[in-house]
Amino acid sequence: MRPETNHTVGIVDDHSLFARSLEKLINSFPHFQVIFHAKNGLHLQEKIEDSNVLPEIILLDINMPVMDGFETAEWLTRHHPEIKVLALSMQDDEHTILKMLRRGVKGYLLKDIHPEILNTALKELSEKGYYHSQKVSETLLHSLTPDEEGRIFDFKENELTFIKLACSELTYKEIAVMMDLSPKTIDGYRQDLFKRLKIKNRVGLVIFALKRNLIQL
Amino acid sequence: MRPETNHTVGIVDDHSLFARSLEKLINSFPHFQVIFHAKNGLHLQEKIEDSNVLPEIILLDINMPVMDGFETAEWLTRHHPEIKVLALSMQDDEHTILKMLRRGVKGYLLKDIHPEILNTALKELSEKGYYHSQKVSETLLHSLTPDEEGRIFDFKENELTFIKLACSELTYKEIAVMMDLSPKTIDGYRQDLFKRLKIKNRVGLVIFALKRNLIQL
DNA sequence: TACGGAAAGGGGATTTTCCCTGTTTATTCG
DNA sequence: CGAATAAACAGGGAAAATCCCCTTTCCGTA
Repeated sequence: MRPETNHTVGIVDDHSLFARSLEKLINSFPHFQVIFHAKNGLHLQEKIEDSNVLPEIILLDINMPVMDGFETAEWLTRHHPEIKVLALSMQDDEHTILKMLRRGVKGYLLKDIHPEILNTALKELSEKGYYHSQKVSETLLHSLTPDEEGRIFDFKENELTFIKLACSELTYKEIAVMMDLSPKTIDGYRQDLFKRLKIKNRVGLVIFALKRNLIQL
Repeated sequence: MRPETNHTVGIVDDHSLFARSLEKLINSFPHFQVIFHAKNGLHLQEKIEDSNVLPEIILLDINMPVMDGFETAEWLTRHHPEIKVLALSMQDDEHTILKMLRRGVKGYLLKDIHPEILNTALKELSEKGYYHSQKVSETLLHSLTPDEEGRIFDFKENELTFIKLACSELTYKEIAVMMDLSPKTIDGYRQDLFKRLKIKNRVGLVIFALKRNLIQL
């Protein structure tokens, strides 16, 4: 990172007062410079599509009218994946964080953090490509090991095997052959599981297995 | 964290020379003390099940005969989820890391790291509950936003809606009603998608959608 | 011996899957 | 402009798979 080079930053936030002060703050950091604002996702698209300048980093508010942070993040990673997006939000619930991370966001900050943290985040973002606050790290970890609220169900070996095989394009008949059992026995497993798990069909079983981490893609 | 309290550590590694030196190293850190070794997962189970002492932290090697790190991690999170497991390994490929993290491991270190990093990791582990090296953070982030190698497929609005609805327990007839289309049209979508995506049945479609992040659970 | 479970079968309704045809609506091109 | 072409939408018909309920057999064990 050459010290004389400034990293360019774009801000997307409908709250112009906040955006202005954010710009001042960022310009006061060494090596970072705000090059534009946008009021929302649509506005951002226009800005990007006629002026050909792309910022390296975009600070993206989530709550916006017209085209919110989720849609905007999706569009950005689809059309300009090289831009590092840092989400800014008031909410810090895991679900929102994950939703943004899944859309390719490289970091997630609460709006009321200390300026110094924003500086750190920007620096890490341009050096390492991402910034993970403690909350984000925990959320990420958590997303892999869901709470398994219902460890109520414990499956027997055969049931587990069946479930795993059912989460594929195999036919029940084929599964029966693989498990060396009669198709009727397999049908028995199926029926029993459907009842216990209160599901209606095989797709329901797949969804269940995925939610409980019984299988992984 | 009371300074007079030592954090207890267990080591699971079949390589006794390495385990010994690791123990010495850890005992030299302030506030950490190794209370036992195990040669592999089975050995660990025995140790835990008759002696009633549980360590706060377990350093777990992955490559072991008899019962390897994966199985052991699975067993530990299932039976003693309060123990913080730190995986130790020679490999640093994303797949292995994810496999361990999915099994509830709280950190992942390469065996050839600097002792000071191990100290940091242990401290973070007992304070925050996890330790994420840069590699682990990147892997976690990566796991949410897969490469989408096949952005080849671009789906029309209706197809996408159909896919999403097909990843549920709805029947095609019900989906038709919801999309305000004839069941036959829905069947057309289905058939077309099966051909394009080279899948055999609805489960295949669900798997596809999940792999490409078209839906989220 | 009685009981409970796991495995297996019979039979039938529903859904899924597949192939072909036709109709309407845009879109492109001569 | 008008004809050709592509596409989205819709239907018929049939085989295969899924889903559901009920019964039987076998085996281990309380």
